[in-house]
Amino acid sequence: MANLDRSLIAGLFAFEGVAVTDLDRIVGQARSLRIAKDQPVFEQEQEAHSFFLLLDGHVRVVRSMPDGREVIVRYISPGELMGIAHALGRTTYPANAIAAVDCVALAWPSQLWPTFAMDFPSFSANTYKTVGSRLQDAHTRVIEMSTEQVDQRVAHALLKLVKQTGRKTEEGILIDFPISRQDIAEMTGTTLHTVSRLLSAWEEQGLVKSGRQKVTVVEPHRLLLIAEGRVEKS
Amino acid sequence: MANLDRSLIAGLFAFEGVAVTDLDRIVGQARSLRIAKDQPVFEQEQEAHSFFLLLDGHVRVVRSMPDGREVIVRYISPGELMGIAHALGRTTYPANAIAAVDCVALAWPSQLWPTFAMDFPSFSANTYKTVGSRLQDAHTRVIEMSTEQVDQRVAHALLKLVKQTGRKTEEGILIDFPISRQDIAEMTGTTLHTVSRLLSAWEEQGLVKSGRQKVTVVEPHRLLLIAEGRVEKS
DNA sequence: TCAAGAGTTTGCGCCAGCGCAAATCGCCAA
DNA sequence: TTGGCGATTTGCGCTGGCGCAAACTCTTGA
Repeated sequence: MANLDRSLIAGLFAFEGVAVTDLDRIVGQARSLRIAKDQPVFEQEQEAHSFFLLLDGHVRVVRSMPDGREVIVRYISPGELMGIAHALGRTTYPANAIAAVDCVALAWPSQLWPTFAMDFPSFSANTYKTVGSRLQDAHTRVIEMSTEQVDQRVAHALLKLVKQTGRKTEEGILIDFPISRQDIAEMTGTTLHTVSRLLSAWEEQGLVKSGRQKVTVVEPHRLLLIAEGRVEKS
Repeated sequence: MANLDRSLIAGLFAFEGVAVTDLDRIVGQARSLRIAKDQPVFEQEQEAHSFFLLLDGHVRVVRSMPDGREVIVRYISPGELMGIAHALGRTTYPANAIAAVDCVALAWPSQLWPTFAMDFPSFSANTYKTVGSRLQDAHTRVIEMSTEQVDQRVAHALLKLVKQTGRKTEEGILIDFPISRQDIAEMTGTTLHTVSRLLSAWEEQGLVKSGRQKVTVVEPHRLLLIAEGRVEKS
């Protein structure tokens, strides 16, 4: 195992308030791994042997239904924990996690979780804070699905991605990993056809620029108006 | 304060694995309260001063949007915790909780949470298990909203309620608290009109019997077929 | 007993968005 | 450079379910 260093994780939200010597102890028990694009980090129903911290890249968390339909639960960005099934009393992963691009992550055996929780209370508190905000997000999504039109949901999804992973370019803010119309459809409960139509219309109005697996938001503010339903469709 | 006794909470999932003497200590710090039908237990955005355990009755957890739309997040049954914002690092409640019928609950000041978590690790582990399964539920709901037709969603919602709170009667399984068409609509992201039409149709086919704020499921099995989309609509 | 209000049912018209299908485009490998 | 595959675009027709409106029916309180 190459030399893992506390500087990898110092400053991340999950480790806020953890003593420096403890960071060393934590990193010392991790192994690092690379995941190639489109390869799974972990799989739904699989025994939850490890939990992970994403260091670099982006991971798509997908829940699949018995009948084959798939829904994207969320995207994980660098610095976030994933696969923390054990912290929630589960022994299997609840979803598939697929690398959206080549990724680097740290992994710890799940059986370390109870020890970590005991020895590093800040770490465990931060983790539960994360879980709490994911629960919020999930509820927010239920509400969006319940009450909003497709164009609002797609606009919200793009804005969320921009906020989470946007990279400034001279054309606007680029979503920093390959994302297809199909992916956006699976995030918003619609079809790739409808997403394509919406993006085309928005491109015509200068709100976004998009290409193959690529979306750039040019005018976030006007997109927000659509997301909030304060715009009459033309 | 009337004599609170450990027998109130012994045997509940949240307190599994907690020593009997600890149960006494826990109950000793609780106050009990009654909430009249349609009165709030706690309110969205309000300072989260307490967390609660429902002893009797049913509580509706509702998230409201700035624009006035409302979505029912879940129903709480006797024995369940609610308002555990602090365990998730929040200082305010994320939703409104309204008594669906006259209720009895125990309440603890939120500042006890860290102590409880420290002193009664089984209790805290059970709580996080609950949070974990609520997160699962929320994701399941997102998926249902994304991929299912209205009739499937309503059928699923009824089956969930039946499983959670069903009481056997000679006509079938009764959902054991007053629930309106509007409530079901807010659980499934549709309108009371559509719910009414569906229930009427199902009543005609003998699947359910329903009246004012009352639903009895007569044939759960056939309802499940609808929920799973294995039935052609007539 | 009666009136008022809350909850429910039902008819009707409409349209957002899906399903299907076909064409086109862009990228990569050979 | 070319072929092939995956991603995207776009047209067209259809329909599930919503919005609106009106009538009806319990339940409750005076």
